[in-house]
Amino acid sequence: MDRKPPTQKQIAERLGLSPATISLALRDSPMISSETRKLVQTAIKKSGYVHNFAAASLRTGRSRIVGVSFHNIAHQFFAEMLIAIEENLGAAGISVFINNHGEDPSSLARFVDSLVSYGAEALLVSPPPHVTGEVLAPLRGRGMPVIYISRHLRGDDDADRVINADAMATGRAASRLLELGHRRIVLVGGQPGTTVAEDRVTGFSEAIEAAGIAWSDDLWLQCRPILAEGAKAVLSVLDRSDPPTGFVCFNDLVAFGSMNALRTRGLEPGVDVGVVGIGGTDEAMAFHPSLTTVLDNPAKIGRIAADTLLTRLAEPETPPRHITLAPKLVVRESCGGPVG
Amino acid sequence: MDRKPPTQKQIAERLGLSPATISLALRDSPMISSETRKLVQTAIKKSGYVHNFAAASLRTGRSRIVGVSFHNIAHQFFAEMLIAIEENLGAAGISVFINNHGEDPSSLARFVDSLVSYGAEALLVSPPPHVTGEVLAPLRGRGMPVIYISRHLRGDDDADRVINADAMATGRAASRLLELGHRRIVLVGGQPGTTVAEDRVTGFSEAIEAAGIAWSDDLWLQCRPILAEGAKAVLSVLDRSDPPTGFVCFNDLVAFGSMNALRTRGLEPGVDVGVVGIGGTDEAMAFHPSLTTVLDNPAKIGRIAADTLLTRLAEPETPPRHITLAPKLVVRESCGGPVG
DNA sequence: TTAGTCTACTAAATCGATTTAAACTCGCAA
DNA sequence: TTGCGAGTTTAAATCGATTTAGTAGACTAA
Repeated sequence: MDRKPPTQKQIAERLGLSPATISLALRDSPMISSETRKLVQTAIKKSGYVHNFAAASLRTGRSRIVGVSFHNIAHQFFAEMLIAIEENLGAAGISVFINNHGEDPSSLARFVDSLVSYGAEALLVSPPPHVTGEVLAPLRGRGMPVIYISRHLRGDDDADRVINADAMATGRAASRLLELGHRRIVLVGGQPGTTVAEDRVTGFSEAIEAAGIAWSDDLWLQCRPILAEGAKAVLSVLDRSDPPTGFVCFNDLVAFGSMNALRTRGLEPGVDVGVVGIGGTDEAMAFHPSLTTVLDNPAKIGRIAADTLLTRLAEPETPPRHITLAPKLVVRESCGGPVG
Repeated sequence: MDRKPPTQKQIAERLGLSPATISLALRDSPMISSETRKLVQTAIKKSGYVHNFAAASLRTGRSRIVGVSFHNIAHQFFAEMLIAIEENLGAAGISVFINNHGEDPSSLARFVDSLVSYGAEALLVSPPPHVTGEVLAPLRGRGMPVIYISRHLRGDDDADRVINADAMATGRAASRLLELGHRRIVLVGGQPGTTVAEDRVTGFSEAIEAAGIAWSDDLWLQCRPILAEGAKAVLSVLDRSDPPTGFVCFNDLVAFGSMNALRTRGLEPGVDVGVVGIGGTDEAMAFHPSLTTVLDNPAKIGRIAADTLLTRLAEPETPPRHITLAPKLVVRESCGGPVG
């Protein structure tokens, strides 16, 4: 239990300088001669001094804190984005407050309040379904940049945005199944209210319509994107008179659940039916049959988002960046047809 | 882009009171009459006031910030702990800085420095392998509590600790395989340097010795606990003259990899060989064969750790809590024998 | 009437770093 | 000798909330 660390003022006394000099020297001000700068910096090092962010932030209004809010960091996609974000921002000396809103707007609202209280400098967010700009107003009001990641708010084009081309993801998956001869295909999983789900439905429906198949709402089996729900949704649709043979799944977990459900009805994925996931987790490769899936680039999105954030902080007046990453289909066994 | 929020001083002027009164009223001091308290609180609400944590923290030395550092939040186990932690601490008005150290002590060290700079109040950590108390010294020196979660530092018994009974986990898994008649069993995955790995080796070796089998180092197939490495490790051991028939895996991912590897050699898990994982992810249930696994309670550990942290902050002098959760074996198909 | 006791409130110092305007020190030119 | 300007350093104000010692006023007790 040692003593409290010295303050700049105490360092100043030891060195016979003024506190102002210490502060300026520490931040490499050209006002200070290089001699005293060095003197100060070596004295600082051996003193055990630690910079007090509360004090600095009070004075300057800059906190070097940003917030990150996702609905579920236990989804590998979000976890890997978060890792990339933390790594890149940490290297730039920025600390990350985390919030797992679980699709609950009030959790995000509480987080936003705390960000304001701490004078955070920005927010990276995948907003919950049906949220409006209202929730983010306290940030906007103070000029704190908001950067959408993965999901965004339709119409809010003034904010930066780093997302996947979600329509393209389901479009490619659907097209693959159509090429393999499937005519009755469904989209499994997801719920309305997020741009991700909406775009995926759009991409899916456009793909089947391009193949001359009529879109109808019951081709989207809405459910939470988890394994058990995917299985349940697929089971329910197998009772239809003319059940589908192709399944585009909202993520890999839903695909695993779907494949299991199909098998309980004696339908073998890759043989009797085709299944495609979105994700690209390690398990997708290991499952039997291995899962055809659309890669969703979490680490890349995270890195670009962190970079966008740093740019925004450095140059607040830059026009908003809207970055959309094209997803890539990885063909394995679960969809049937040639692999690779 | 509205104005900056009002300060307590400004509220005070509007109400014809002193700033001191505002501050005291906001924090329900008994010094203030309930009339003025109410007056202040309603005025605050409609004013758009936001509490400035930098200022408060500068004065009081309390920041309402804690740090959480794990090696890999993309592991479901850690992600779910983190969710539980954030939820419970958030509800108590505490904000969470996150760090993903990736087993790199210098990443943790940098994080520790930033915690000190922000005057964080505690750290929840799973330390990287081979780390000593040295890295945490800057916190200790300032009396900031450290709470170990999942992993801990051997010998540091003054700190709180919330962990799984790791020896028991591998012990139970091994015992199951032994009961089913396997005599040549191995532990797949994990690397020396963490208490988790060491305890798991201990539990495993004690279990097989109790069954009259001699322990030797080559019964532990060290590797990073990911799917591909598990597969590789298992493949390599299958070339031994008298290959094992039982596999206790460091986590579910390693088990998936192991099962796939075994199958490439024509060995069917649950029939020819027995495989047990540790985790209890959704995928474990969905895999074929379904995975026998030891549940590792991430949400529970997270909740208890958050609770321990709050207690520690409220009563710094409480004797350290050392909480160990007993894991539970869930028997499914992959180990062979009766299920359930 | 005076002293004593509460209750409710306030003045002013404080936390530590940053910033601005002012001051000081040179050397050099007029 | 005086003045000027460039180069360094500093005094003092500032950010906003908290806290302590203390004041003012109302009331009771003697």
